[in-house]
Amino acid sequence: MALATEKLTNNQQTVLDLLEHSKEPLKAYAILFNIQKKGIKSPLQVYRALDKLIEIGKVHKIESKNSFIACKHKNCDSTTSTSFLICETCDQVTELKKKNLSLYFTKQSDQADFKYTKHNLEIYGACKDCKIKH
Amino acid sequence: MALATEKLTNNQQTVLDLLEHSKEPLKAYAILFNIQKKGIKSPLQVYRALDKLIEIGKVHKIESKNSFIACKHKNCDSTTSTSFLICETCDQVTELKKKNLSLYFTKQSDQADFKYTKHNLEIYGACKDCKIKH
DNA sequence: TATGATATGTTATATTATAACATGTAATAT
DNA sequence: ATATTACATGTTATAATATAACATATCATA
Repeated sequence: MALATEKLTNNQQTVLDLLEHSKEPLKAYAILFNIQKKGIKSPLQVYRALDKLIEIGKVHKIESKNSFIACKHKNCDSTTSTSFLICETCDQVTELKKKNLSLYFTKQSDQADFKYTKHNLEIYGACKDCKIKH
Repeated sequence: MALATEKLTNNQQTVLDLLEHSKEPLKAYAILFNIQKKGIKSPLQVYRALDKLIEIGKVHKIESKNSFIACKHKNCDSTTSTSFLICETCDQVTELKKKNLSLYFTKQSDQADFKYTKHNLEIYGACKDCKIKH
């Protein structure tokens, strides 16, 4: 089983480095464009690296934006469930990392006779900085 | 401003009819394939109808599946925020329609100094029928 | 050092979505 | 009733996102 501590390959590390230094989530082809100088030539190389990074919880996908973001949490176990605050003004994304969200969704699911496994939450609005400037 | 009560055009009605009779969410090209016999020939015709139907709250998009689903609620006001229970076994989708979700997300956002505007929630798991069969 | 599992490189292609522009239709203001 | 306006349509082309298939390479470990 893949662990967050396992050693990354060159391609994986290159993609992760880029994402970790990005202020906003990046799209796959934006990633490709940015790391072509490092020898990565095809979309598939990017997608494969992303797949692995997502699998081990180092990267998450923001579905509604087809974009990818590095996880800021150490030893992230969110290989499946994710919760984001997405600023509609500046595109910055914060990941919510709270057990109570999963608990809440489990309860909500129960009420609908549905067995919760995982979730994807994308909250849109205005971040701390942007809401001040209206 | 577009209201849920306004009259639909032929293309819009055709797409909506199909979605309303579908048990699972449908992808845009699946919609196209299904209604080609009704004179709709190009993807753009489908996407345009979907755009409008989404705008007036008759249809919602499930971002993580690139799929579309008819809203079962009368006079749906969810032109923006949506919450789904998605069965991983049978692909059936139920829409949660609860004020308390928005309230809860507003509170969670506040705690992160973020001004909530809208959300997209996709809960994966097992529906009533499928969880019985394991 | 053979083995098995995983990653890579590469080409091609599938899938999802939009641009651009000419034409058509339908409500309503004159 | 007709000019005007706004919106919807039809059509072709293309952009953006993502995967298939297959040959080769790398690396841990039996």
